[in-house]
Amino acid sequence: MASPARRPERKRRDTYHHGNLRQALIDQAVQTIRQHGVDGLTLRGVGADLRVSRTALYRHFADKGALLAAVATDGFRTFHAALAEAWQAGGRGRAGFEAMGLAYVRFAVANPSHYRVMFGGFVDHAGADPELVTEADGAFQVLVDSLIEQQGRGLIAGGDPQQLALYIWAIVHGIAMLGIDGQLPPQQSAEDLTVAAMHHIREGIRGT
Amino acid sequence: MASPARRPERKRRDTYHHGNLRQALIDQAVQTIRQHGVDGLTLRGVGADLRVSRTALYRHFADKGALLAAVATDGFRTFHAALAEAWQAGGRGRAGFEAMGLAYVRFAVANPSHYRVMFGGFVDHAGADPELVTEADGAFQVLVDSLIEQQGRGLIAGGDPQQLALYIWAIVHGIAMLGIDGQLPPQQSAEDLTVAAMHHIREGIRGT
DNA sequence: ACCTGAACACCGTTCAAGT
DNA sequence: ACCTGAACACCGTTCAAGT
Repeated sequence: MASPARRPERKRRDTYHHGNLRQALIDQAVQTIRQHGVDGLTLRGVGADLRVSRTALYRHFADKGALLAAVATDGFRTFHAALAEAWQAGGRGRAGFEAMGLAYVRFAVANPSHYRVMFGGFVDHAGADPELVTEADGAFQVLVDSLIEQQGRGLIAGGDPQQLALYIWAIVHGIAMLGIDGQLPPQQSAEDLTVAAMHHIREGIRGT
Repeated sequence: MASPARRPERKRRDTYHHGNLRQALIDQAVQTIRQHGVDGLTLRGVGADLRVSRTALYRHFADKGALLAAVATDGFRTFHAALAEAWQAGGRGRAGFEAMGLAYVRFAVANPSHYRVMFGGFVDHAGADPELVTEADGAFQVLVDSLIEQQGRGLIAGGDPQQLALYIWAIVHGIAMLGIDGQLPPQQSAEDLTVAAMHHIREGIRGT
């Protein structure tokens, strides 16, 4: 009966009813997995945290997998930015390349559950959400572009940059997963291993 | 009332009641995750498949996590054997080393769900089951030993073999995970990428 | 010892009903 | 349009009871 409120402070309170419940659900899911792991994420719990019905979520996501896909997509955006920033700030050369590798592993170690949702097979990368694929490809492309640029300057050898990128992606991904799973010995942090790896990647390990 | 049966054929039928239900549960769990993925594994389903009560399992495993840990342990045994066999059959040199890398990735691609249970964070490697740790360490040690042997023959450069092993483990682990998750482009199989990787590992990727 | 059925406290998801 | 409560079909796990 009252005329529509114009003051944003007032609208902010029940803003979930006006279109941003979707983002609120994603944010809450991210916070929940950060604190309680992926197993600790329940749709009912997220709803309760946001003081919303258990089923309100289904207005914005088809199912739990769709929410996880959105969480992964959100993660890839941050990830993409972190990699690009490291490469750029490091001077787009050898140092930038090493900084990018470190940034990769640091993101994973700092956000283990989020990283796991992005890469742990909770969402099938092969199909489904086109936005997820776009964001994941975007992050990967930072690496590919950096390789092409380095090849152009003779910093690294020629060869298919896509394949080279997959090789390097696999290395940092592997280090990240081993670190997250606690499979690295105590005296060997994921970051230390990454620094050593960036050297090995460049120089190889062959004998004299 | 009948005298105890001596013929093994007769006893084999209800042998679950005599001590090997534990192994039967593991085998059934392995088969279930192979066919329906880790998400498809339910304790109730495994019980039903073995025509046993839903709760019979708790006589042999503390909970679902303990069953998964046993599945992982079982996997590490097979894995260990496959790596050792490849290294040995390949002549314990460069060819054997490459064969071992291929064997690693092939195991993962051929047994994606089993591999995921071993490495995907379903069981926390850091603690808990000592048998799991033993088997996992055993598989890893095959790689460490191969590096030490190659260093001794000047095939690869010196340096801490443990760290070198972690570096290489991360690479094949990363390739395996990317392959399992369907994150490799169609024209780039996990095995092809592994062959290329084994070359890059040795020679590096630096420019001229 | 080993196994069982009933029961408990959870889930994700559906659906008719409200505003 | 968006949200809700009740209901359904599942889970893992516990427990008193059987043999």
